[in-house]
Amino acid sequence: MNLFSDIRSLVIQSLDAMVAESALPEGLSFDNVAVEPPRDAAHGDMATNAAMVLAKPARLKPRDIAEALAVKLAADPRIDSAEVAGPGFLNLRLTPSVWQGVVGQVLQLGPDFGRSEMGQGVRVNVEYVSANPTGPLHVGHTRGAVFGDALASLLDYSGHDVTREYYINDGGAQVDVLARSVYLRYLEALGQDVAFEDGTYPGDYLIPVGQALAEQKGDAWVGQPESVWLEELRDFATDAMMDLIRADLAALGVEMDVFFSEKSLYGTGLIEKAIEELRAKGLIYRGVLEPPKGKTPEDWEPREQTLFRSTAHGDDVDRPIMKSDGGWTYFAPDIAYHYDKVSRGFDALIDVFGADHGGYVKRMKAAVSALSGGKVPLDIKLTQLVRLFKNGEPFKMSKRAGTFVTLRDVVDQVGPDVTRFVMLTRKNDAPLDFDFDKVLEQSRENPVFYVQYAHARVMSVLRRAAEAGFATDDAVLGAADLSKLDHRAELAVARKLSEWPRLVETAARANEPHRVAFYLYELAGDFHALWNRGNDTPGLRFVQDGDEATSRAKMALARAVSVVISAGLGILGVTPAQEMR
RNA sequence: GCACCCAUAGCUCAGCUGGAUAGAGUGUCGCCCUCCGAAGGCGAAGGUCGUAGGUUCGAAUCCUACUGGGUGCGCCA
Repeated sequence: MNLFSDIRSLVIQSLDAMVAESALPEGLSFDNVAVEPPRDAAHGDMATNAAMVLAKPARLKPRDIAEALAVKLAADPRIDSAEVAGPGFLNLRLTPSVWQGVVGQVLQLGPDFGRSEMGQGVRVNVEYVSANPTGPLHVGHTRGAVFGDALASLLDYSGHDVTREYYINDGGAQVDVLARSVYLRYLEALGQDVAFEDGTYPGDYLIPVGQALAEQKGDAWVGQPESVWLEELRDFATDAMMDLIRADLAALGVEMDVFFSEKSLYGTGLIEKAIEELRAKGLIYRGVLEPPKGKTPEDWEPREQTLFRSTAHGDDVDRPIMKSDGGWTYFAPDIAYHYDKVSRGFDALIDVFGADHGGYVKRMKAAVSALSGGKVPLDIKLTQLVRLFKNGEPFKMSKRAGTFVTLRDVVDQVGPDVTRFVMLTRKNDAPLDFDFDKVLEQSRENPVFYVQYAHARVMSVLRRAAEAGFATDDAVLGAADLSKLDHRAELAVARKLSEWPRLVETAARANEPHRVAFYLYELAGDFHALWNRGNDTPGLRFVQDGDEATSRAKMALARAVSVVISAGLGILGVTPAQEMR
């Protein structure tokens, strides 16, 4: 299924044979032996570093090992040639039938070509978005949502058992602020003049919430103190906000498996239990923290607090878990939440945060490390800022309080597919420029268009071939005589297709879905290049009039490209285009 | 002050968990676009991979120290 691991197995087999023949000493580790595509295609199809990795432990010259290995490898029918190059690289050329076989495999396996068992069913929890339930999602959340969702899909595709989860911060003081803001909108809905002071959310999105409340309650809460309405209104408001957020996510095509409420942790003893767990390990104590150097707050005074000894697990300073009034800090329920995730049996945790939460990474890792006894790894991916542009100019919404660029603003303008793809054209830890005009441009500069165009071109070829009376279904194309794909340009595309399964695995290992987007751009580039050559060389066109056998083989290649593009876009959550307009 | 992230072609960025002469788009320059599947195509120039050390067969990649930019830093989540 993965050509590179197949060839690597062949290399290992040959090395084993060399050991058996005493050409290599026994007891060598082959773990570092790699088979990779060479940077420069002129070097061949694949290269292995086996000789260089083994030279030192085997106490042999790399070139001697390489030459002996080359002889063994060349005996395999898949290997066209094996040449020693440079300090001891072994460059392999595969026979055309290998590349032709890749095309057949893609058609046979369809979207599952590239699917991997690498994850071995490991249970991974991916937590992302987790925006406070106090308003609609904005652009920053959008990037986190797209990244987290694509990462989850990528992990699923590479054999992990993935749970997509959203943590609702509905326990803190910001929910009081929300409730009071809704109360003002409630009064407003009943005809009162209200003023939004500092410390309330003035956004328009609360108007309908206030109206709904007015319809439900009538004037029962007018003039009443907070003690009457605050508790109930907290629930009412967060429910309304979560409905809003769910709808935002749906507009982007994001679907969560679990929404986990912070509030649900309170009163259940879960927080206490998690803290006790840490206390039992001697990680909870009363103490006084040093003031931060350089930027000491004006009102700094030493205070004794209940602290978590996060420094025992790699943090820089210990962190407070309890406020002086005896309430928990925000960190305590977060510890309990991650404790809950560990208790639910996940083998690995991933949190996707905005870059402004960077300072939170070490303490969270420390907590999970302590609570799981170091058994459950927590990877925290930070998504950097999104800078918005329109026509090359920085784009800003009006400064009026309460307005910001929302997920809806973006999705309504460019659509979910473009939004998602563009958000993944940069690695997560690099800032991203998003230009409302450029992302819709139809040019090679725009990767979204370029990839979609490649897919649409394939669809268009198949449509026209069908109109001309050719059979174009996958079963027929899959049975094509692929030995007719003998041109270098065609084999180059097949070679690119063969990299897909390997790319999935490396991207998944690094938790970096952007690599999928870049691969698709390259694959589309190779496909467009082949298409363009058809302009000068009619023999390279996909449909050859009057020669159905050759046409089938060429259409099989095109179809294979579309299958892989479609699978890749599927991971990114983007719908492949059937035609361009 | 400390921590984390970043620094690669004029510009925007890749670089596959250490591999060969560091890649792409864009921009610049040259050629092609009467017929053909040109929302273009072919080619060229363009780099001390922030600086200085170190690790080793081998470093853009790992380590250390600097320089420059971003983010964060005790009862806000």
